[in-house]
Amino acid sequence: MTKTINELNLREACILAAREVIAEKGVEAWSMRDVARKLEISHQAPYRHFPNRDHLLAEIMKRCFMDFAAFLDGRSKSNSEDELKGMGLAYITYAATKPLEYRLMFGTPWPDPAVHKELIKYAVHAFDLLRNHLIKKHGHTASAKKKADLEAMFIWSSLHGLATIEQSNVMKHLTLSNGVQSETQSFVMGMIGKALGSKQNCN
Amino acid sequence: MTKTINELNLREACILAAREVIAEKGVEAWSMRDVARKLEISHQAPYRHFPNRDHLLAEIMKRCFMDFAAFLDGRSKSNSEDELKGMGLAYITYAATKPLEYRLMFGTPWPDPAVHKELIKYAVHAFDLLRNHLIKKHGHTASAKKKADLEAMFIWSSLHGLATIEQSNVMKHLTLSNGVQSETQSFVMGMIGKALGSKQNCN
DNA sequence: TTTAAAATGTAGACAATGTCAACATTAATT
DNA sequence: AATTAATGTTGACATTGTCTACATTTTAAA
Repeated sequence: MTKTINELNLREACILAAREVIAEKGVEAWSMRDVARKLEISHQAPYRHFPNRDHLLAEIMKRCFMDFAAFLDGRSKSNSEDELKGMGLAYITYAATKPLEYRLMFGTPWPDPAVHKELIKYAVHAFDLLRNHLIKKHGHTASAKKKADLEAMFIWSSLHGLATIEQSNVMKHLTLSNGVQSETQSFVMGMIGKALGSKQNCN
Repeated sequence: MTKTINELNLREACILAAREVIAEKGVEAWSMRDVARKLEISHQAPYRHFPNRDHLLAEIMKRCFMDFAAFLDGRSKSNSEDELKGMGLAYITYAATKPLEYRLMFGTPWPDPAVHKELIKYAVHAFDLLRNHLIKKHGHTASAKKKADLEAMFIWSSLHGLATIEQSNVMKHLTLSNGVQSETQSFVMGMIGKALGSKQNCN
C-alpha cells in the first residue's frame, strides 16, 4: 500500500509538486502559489516548511545535484573499459535527458550561497567525481593534482559548453552542413579525447 | 550640444534605460516599470513603443549580438598572425568583460523566435563569423565546409563552456590547486588548439 | 490526564508587476 | 482648418511573494 502524495509530509510533497510545476511551466515561470494549488492547500501552507521561495528552490537544486552525481557515478562505473569516457558520455546524456534539471543546476542564478551551504556541498561533490577520476589517473603528487585540476576544468567546460549549446536557442536556427547536427556530439567528444591524449602522442 | 536622453526618441531611451536597469538589478529582476521610472515617464509610456516586455528584451538582445559580432570581428582582424586565435581570445574577453550581456545572449530563455526574427538573424551572424574563418582555412568544397562546421561547433562549445563556467556559481566554491584558477583559461585554450592541430601532427 | 506550548494550517492584506481600457494631448495629413 | 494617427497619462485588474493574525492540531510538561 504505497502512500499517496497527501500522506507524505507536506515538505516533501512541496518539493515534488514544485518539480512538476517547473517541468510544466519552466524554470523561470513556476510560482509558490502554483505549488500550493497543485497540492490543494492554502497559498501559505508551503511557507510553514520553507522560509521563502529561494529555500524551496535551493532544496530542489540540491536534489538535482545529488541525482546528477549519482547518475555520473553509476554510469562511469558501468563503463569499465574507460571510466572517464563513460563519465563524459553520462554527462552529456544527463543534460540531454533532463534539460530542466540541467538548466536549474547550471543555468539559473543561485540563491545566496552563504545561506544555502548544503547546495554548494553537493554541487562541489559532483565536480569532485570528475576530478577524482583524473587524480586516480595522474597520481597524488602536488603537480599531478594540479594537472588533474586543469584537465578537469577543460573537460568540464567543454562538456558543459556542448550540453548547453545543443539545447540553446541559437543552435536551433543555424543552417549547418548535412549531418553536422547529428555528428557534433561525437565529434566534440573526440576532440576532447584528442586534446587530452595528444600530450603523450605529440608535443 | 549633445542631446540629453529626454530629447532622444523615447523608444531609444527605453532601450538605454533598460540596459542600465539590467546592469543594476540583474537580467532576471528588471521590470518594465523600472524603465519607466528611470525615464520619469508613466508606467505605460514604454508600451507605446514596445508591444510588451519581450519585445523590449528582444531588441536589447539583438543589440548585444550586434556588439558582440562587431567586437569579435574587430579583435580577430587586429590579431593578424592568427585570426582564429584572436577571435577565441576576443570571445573569452567579451564574456569576461560583459557578463550581463553574455548571459543575456546565451543564458536567458529567448522570446518566441517566430516573432523575433531579427534577433535570430544577428545571433546566427555572430556564429557565422567563426564559421567563415574556418571555411577560409579549409576551403569551399562540401566536405571542407562540413569539417569547418564541426570544428566551429567544437570551438564554440568549448569557448562557451569556459566562459560560462568561469562566471558560474559552482566555480566560485571549488577548492582548486594553487594557480589553477588563474591558469584555466590559457590551459583550456591551449587544449582547444591542440585538438584542432593534432590532426596534422599525430593521428 | 489535564494543560501549556509548539507546530502546522488558513484567511486576509499589501505592495509590486505586466498589461488592458479609457481618456488627453500633440503631430501629421488631408 | 479639420480629421486622424501617434504618443502620452491615469486607473483598474489579476497574479505574485510574503507579512500578520487567527485557528487547529500535535507534542510535551505538569
